[in-house]
Amino acid sequence: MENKDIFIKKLRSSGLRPTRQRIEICKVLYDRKKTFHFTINDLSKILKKKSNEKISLATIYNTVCAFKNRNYLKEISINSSKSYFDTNVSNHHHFFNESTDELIDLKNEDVGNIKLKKKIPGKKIKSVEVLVKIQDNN
Amino acid sequence: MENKDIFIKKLRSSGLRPTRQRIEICKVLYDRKKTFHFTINDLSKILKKKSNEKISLATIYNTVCAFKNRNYLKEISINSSKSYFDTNVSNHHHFFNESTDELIDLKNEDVGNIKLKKKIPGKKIKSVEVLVKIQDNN
DNA sequence: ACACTACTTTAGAATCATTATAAAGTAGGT
DNA sequence: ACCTACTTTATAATGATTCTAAAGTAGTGT
Repeated sequence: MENKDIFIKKLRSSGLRPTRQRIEICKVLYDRKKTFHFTINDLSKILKKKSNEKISLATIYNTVCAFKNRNYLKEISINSSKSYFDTNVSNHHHFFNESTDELIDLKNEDVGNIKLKKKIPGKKIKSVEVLVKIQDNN
Repeated sequence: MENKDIFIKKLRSSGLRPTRQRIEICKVLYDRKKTFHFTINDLSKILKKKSNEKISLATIYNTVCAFKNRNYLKEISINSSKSYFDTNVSNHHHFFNESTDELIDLKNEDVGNIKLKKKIPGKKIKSVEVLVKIQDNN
């Protein structure tokens, strides 16, 4: 597991102690080729299956929140019932498939440049996000 | 109250019986010049103050949900903790002020046209929404 | 290796928004 | 006035998330 060392560095570099649990979570999140979109519930289920460690829900919440704060994860709010997270923290947009509750990345180029013509004095822009909701043609 | 008749028509035309409670809610939502952004909690507080009727939370949820389904209200999800609603149901976008948890309308012209270059076969687009998060310059 | 301290994990309780339930009330047609 | 279907309501239930306080662990200094 050479990735493990990468995870340890990643954690350490941002002031998080590399604990067993955090490394297990890193493996699930970052030991993959493609972007991963998930809810806390998804992540919890995967950890139960793939990891020998029992990791409590509280730890999963704490860690995901820490990762979000360190910009290792991007949070996306689609509806009020739950939050989605994205391992792709680059600037990008999303499709949300309402038929399957699935999130799909949209590259920045896919959306084109967004030129905001309105500014609000005394405020700075933190993010500009486009969410395209789609449904099955039935 | 001539507006009351308008509310009654509005309700009736969409299959909702004009009850005392729904009319009180209509008054708060639509008896105003400007667009109104609110959470269920906001609405509940205003109703407690402005209306003589006691309206239960359940009714507020039911009615707001009915209005949303009839396209009398637009729902906006900013974060997982609660839903925002907008009496402006036209196609438009939003600023969300993270310093004050306040929602501000962005006209379509303010954002410019969004040209989606990616399509997903077999899916139809339900909505395209831009959310611009802002914060106070501190 | 040992001890110390601050950071972590954990189970479980607490909280908050939202939804469901089932009984009592009401609108609109007859 | 009467009926029936739709509404409201208080309350309980649910589900996501956060809090708590005790037990465990990492990293530092010895």
